Amino acid sequence: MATLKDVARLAGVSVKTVSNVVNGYSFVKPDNRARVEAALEATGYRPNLGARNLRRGRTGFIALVLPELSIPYFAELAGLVIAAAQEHEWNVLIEQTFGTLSGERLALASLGPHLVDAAILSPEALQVDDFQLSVPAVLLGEHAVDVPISRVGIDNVAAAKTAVGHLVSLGRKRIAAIGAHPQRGTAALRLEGYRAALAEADLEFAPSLVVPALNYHRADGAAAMKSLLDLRNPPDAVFCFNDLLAIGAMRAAAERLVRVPHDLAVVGFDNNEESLYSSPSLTSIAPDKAAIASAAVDLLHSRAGSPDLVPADVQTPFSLLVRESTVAR
Amino acid sequence: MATLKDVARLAGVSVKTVSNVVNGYSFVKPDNRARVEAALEATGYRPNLGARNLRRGRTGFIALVLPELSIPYFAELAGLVIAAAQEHEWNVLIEQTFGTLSGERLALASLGPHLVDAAILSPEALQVDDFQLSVPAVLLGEHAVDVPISRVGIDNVAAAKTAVGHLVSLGRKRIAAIGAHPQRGTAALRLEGYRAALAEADLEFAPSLVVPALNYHRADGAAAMKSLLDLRNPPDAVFCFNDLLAIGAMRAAAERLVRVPHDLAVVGFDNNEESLYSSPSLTSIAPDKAAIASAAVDLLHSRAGSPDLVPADVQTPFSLLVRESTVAR
DNA sequence: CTGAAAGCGCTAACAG
DNA sequence: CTGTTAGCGCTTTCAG
Repeated sequence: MATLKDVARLAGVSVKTVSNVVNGYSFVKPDNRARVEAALEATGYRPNLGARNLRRGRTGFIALVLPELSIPYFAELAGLVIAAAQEHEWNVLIEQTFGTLSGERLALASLGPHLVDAAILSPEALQVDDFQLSVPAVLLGEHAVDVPISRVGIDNVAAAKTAVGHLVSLGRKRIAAIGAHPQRGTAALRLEGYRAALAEADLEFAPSLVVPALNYHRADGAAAMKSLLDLRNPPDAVFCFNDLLAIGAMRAAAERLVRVPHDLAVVGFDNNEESLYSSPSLTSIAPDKAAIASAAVDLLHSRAGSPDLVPADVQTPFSLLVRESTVAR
Repeated sequence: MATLKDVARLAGVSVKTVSNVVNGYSFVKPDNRARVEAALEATGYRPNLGARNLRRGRTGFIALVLPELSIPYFAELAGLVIAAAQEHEWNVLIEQTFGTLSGERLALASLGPHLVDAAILSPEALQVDDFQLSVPAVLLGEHAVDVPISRVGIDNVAAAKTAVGHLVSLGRKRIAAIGAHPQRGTAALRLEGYRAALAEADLEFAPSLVVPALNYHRADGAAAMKSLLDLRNPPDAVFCFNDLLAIGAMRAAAERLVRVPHDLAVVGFDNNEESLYSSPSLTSIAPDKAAIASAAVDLLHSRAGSPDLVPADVQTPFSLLVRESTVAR
C-alpha cells in the first residue's frame, strides 16, 4: 500500500505538497500538481483513514444504536442512516441492544470518542442517569426520561390521534389499543393520542381494551389480539403501536375467522414495506423515515465542533396511509 | 480522554509498563501492576483504538457488503454477522450496493486495507475481474463467476430440489418458478434444482412456467404471478426463489381470488420471519442464517494472517418448513 | 522486569 | 507556493 511519502518521492516533491493535492488545499503550482497527480495515479494511492483520523482527532464513524436489525422498521432506518452518513463521509457502526437495559448500557459503554464521532440512539429502557455520553448524540423517537439531548422524530401523540380518529370516522365504537408499555416513551405518547381521539369522539375509554406488549414483535401482537377476542365484548377496531403488532393481530384474527376489516378494522404504525402486501393490506401511520435519518445525521454533523448547544427537537412529517385493513376494496 | 502517558505519569512508571498491563503481557512486578491498575481506574482510561490499530497495522473492522438492509433476509443476516463479529472484537461496517454493478464496484473500491481487515460479500452483478480485492474476503451464497475466494452458503441445488420435490409430493403437476435471473449465480442453481426435481418426477419442463425477476422484491413476485395467472393454462403450484417474491405472488393470487393452497401451492426461500405470519403462512426453505454468519466470520478470522490459502467452500445446513401455503390447516 | 525511543501514516504549524 | 518537522496515541525493539 502506497503512502504519502512514496508518492512524494515518486513525484519529487515533499509530502506536504502531496497532502495539499490530496486534500484539495490551497494553491499548488500547476506542474507540481500535475506530477503529483501522475504519481497518485501510478501508485494507486489511497489515504490511510486511520492515520488521518488519529491526526485529526476524529474517527470517521458514527454509531447507530438500535434494538435489532431483524425488526423491519430499524432495518429500513439503518439503510437510510447509512446513506445519509455517506454524504458527510461518515461510516456507520451498528450496535444492537435487543431492547434490554443491559444491552443498551453495554452499547453506550463501548461508545468512546476514540471509536465514534457521534451516536444516534434508539433506546427503549435506558434510565436518565445512563445518559453520560462522551460523544454528541441524538435520540430517535421520544423517550420517557427527560435528558438534554437532541431528538428527532414524529409527533407521536398527533400520529396516534390521527390513526384512531380514522377508526372513529369509520363508525367504530369499541376501539382497542395494542402496545402499551410501562417504560417506552413512545408507547405512553401513542396511548395519549389514542385517549385524545376517543375523548374527542365522546367514546368511553375502557382499560380492558388496552393491551400491553412487552416486545413489539409479531408474536406479541398475535397474543394480544387473542386476549381481545376472548373478551365478552370484543372490539370492532384495533390500533396497534407498530406494524409488526398489527400483522400479528391480523394473523390471530384470521385464525379465529374474524374478518378484517368487516368485523375488525386494524391500523398499524411505521408503514413497513411488508404491510403493503399482507392480505388484507394494512392501514398504517407512515413516518418519513428518510427525513428522520437525514435530520439525525445532519444534526450531528452541524454540532460536531460546538459542544453542547441547547438540544434541538426536530419534528419530521408523517401521514396516514389508508389500506384494506380499514376500508374494504 | 486519558492517554497511556497520563496513566504512566500518575502511576509513576513508564508507558511500556502500562501498556504491558493493559494488554495483559508478560510479567509485571506486582506492586507496579497494582499502581498501574489504580491509575487506570482513577483516569478511566480507554485505549484509543485508532492509534492501536494504526500501530498494529489493522483496523478492527470488517465490511459486510450487501444489496439492501430493507430486504429482510439481509437485515437478519446483518444482525447475526454483527453478533458473530463481536466475538472476535470486530466491528461491522455495512455497505449497501442496491444490487447494481456500479454500486457493488463502488463498495469494493472503498474497501482498502486501511479501512477494514476483511470483507463479507453478497454480490449479485460483479464480473470475474472485479474481484481484485486488497483484503481477505468471503462470498455469501454462490456466484456465477468462478473466482478463488472462499464461499459460505447452503447447497442451492439441493434446497431448490427439496422445495419442488415437496410440491411434487403434493400431487401438483404444473409447477411454475419465479425468480430466474440472467446474472445471479444462485438463481441459476435454484433453477437447476427445480429442473432436477421435475425430471425426477417425470414432469415436463415448460419454459413458459419459468418467470424471470429483475429484482427479488415483493412487487416483482406479484407481477410475475399475474403473468402466470394470465396463461391459458395457469400453474397449480409455484416455487419462488425467495420469500419476498412468494409474498408478492400470494398477494397477487389473493387479488385474483385464487385460493392458496387449494388452487395454487406456494413455496418460498429464506424463511423470513414475515412468512410465519402471512395468511396463509408460507412454506419455505430455511437456511441456517446464524451458521452462515458465524462460518463467514470465523473463516475470515482464521485466515487473518495467512494470505491466500486454498479457498474454502463451507456448506451450511438448511431445512424445509412446511406451512399453510402448501398444506391447508 | 522496565525505561527510552522509534515510528505506524498523516496533518498542520512554521519557516522559507 | 512548498519543504521541514513535530506530534496524534499506541506498540515494540533494544538496552539496561
